[in-house]
Amino acid sequence: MTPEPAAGPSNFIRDTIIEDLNTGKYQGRVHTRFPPEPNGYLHIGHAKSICLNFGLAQEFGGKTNLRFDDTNPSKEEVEYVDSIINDVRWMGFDWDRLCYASDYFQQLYDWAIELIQSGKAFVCDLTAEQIREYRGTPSEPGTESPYRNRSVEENLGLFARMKNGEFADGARTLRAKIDMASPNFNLRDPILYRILHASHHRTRDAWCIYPMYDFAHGQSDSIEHITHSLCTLEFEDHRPLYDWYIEAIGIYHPQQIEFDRLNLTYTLLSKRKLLKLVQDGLVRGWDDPRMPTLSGIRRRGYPPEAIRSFAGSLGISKTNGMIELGRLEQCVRENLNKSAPRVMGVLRPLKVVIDNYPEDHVDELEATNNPEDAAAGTRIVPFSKVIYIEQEDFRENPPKDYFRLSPGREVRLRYAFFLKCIHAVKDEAGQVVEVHCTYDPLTRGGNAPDGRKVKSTLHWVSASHAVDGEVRIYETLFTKEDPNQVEEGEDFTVNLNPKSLEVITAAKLEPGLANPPEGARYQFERLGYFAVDPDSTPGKPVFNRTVALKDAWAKIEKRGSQKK
RNA sequence: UGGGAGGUCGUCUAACGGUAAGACUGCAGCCUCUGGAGCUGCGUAUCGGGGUUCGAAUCCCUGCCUCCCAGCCA
Repeated sequence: MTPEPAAGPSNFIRDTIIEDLNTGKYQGRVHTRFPPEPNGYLHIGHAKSICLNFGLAQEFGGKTNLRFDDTNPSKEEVEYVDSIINDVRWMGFDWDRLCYASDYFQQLYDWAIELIQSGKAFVCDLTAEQIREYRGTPSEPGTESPYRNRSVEENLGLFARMKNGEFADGARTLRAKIDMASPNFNLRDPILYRILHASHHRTRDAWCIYPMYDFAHGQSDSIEHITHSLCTLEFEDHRPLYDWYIEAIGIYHPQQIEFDRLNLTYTLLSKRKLLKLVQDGLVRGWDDPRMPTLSGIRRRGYPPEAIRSFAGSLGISKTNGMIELGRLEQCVRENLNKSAPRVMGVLRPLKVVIDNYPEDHVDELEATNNPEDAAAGTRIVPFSKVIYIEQEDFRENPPKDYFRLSPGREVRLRYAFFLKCIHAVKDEAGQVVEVHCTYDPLTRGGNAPDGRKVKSTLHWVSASHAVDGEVRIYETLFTKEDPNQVEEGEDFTVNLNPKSLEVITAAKLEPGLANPPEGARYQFERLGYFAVDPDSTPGKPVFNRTVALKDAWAKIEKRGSQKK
């Protein structure tokens, strides 16, 4: 029912599951979960985790829960919950159960009381600052809280009063009694509960104390009988704490396995920083097509299949690597090459007058919709005396290896005729504003009966039939491979790419593109893949360039200019 | 300076004591009604130093480097 993620190479997590299946460690069960905090939108890094968790369960006939780790009401909102649900579905996955850590608040509270009763937790009156001081440093052990040895009764009473709202935010905490001298900070009497008089998006005002993530996460996995709790590397240090809680409470023990988080060049994958971009208006919103969010790349036109294939091609390891953005883009091209219908659109129009073409005549030419997919069929595109071609497809003085149109040279117009340039018309500033050509009627359809060849084929649009459209061209949001690389005192916003968005308001598109369905993806021949933006209005489509086609000429030209 | 986790082509991943392999990128070429797609070929790597072994990316010792941890965030 849910699609198969692209099969990638095996990895140590998959190997572990196979091993556990062979030894019967979980009676043949595989149950994973994807546990986001609803404090922001999902991004491409989450897609890796989604594909891993859902993909592994699918492969071994297991289940996956979608669970919201919503233990901090001050940062979480239903808007985020809704977007995450939508994004996971869009990725093509369905969950066994939709869960919330907040569903377990009562259970967690009861367990906290058990820990107090067994002398393993205490109410601490230290302020946040004092707790930090008492915690010690990497080289020095911490100091035990003076409140550490309160009686069980006193702790029980105080904790009940915390729950009843008798104290202000931050006045007291419930802490585990572990080891202030542990080299692992997570075990230096960590906080279980803090007082937060905040309304929760699901439990409303039922609680004014909330469990810390660390006190909720492992037990949530336990409650859901998760077998393999996959998480990223930074939680490796927390595993001993989760184990301590689960052992102290005496409940089912899932196995946590940590893997490397996705890092992409020219991309920021930090919810905090993405939130800043949105809040400071540096992008249009969470779904700005330059954002690495799933909603952003969806709007940009990335198909979920391409993201799945990208995720599947990624290795799962424990090394902190940096994946080249080009790999993601290549997955998008591969997918769209097979699926996207071809159309013609001219981004920067140059008027071409065909001197020997009859004044009011129109040729209806047949064009292939997708050379990679015969079933996509053909369509008719109109041709007339005045057409537009791309400005960059004409050079009055062509450089070496430039095959396109120039005075005296003949090229082919895609699916139409051979076209020969006679002369260019310039304005006062010396800019070419119009090109006069002749065409060869015998080459209708694109081939010459006499067998002569041309070195180049150009896309074009008939001027009188053209639809005006807006096209948004995107470059990377940041100029540096690592956007976090900044000088002292600067932040990542200095690396924002001023050219990340270029809006072309008067592109000329073939007539079939007047009212395309929102989200539809096309290949504009020779240019790239483009997706219909929701900003489109009837008769005035707006396209986002999803990704450009590989451009061999751009590469040659760039190399040439570098030599100089 | 404490703890945890890592270090294999430019990038990512494999090789689990027995010929260092694949993908992406790059380069060269073929093909082409998209300078797209496709096809062919080429190139570059085991962090350093010691050991064990017939044989080490793999095991041992040692040094170096990178990432994470001192939120009442997750």
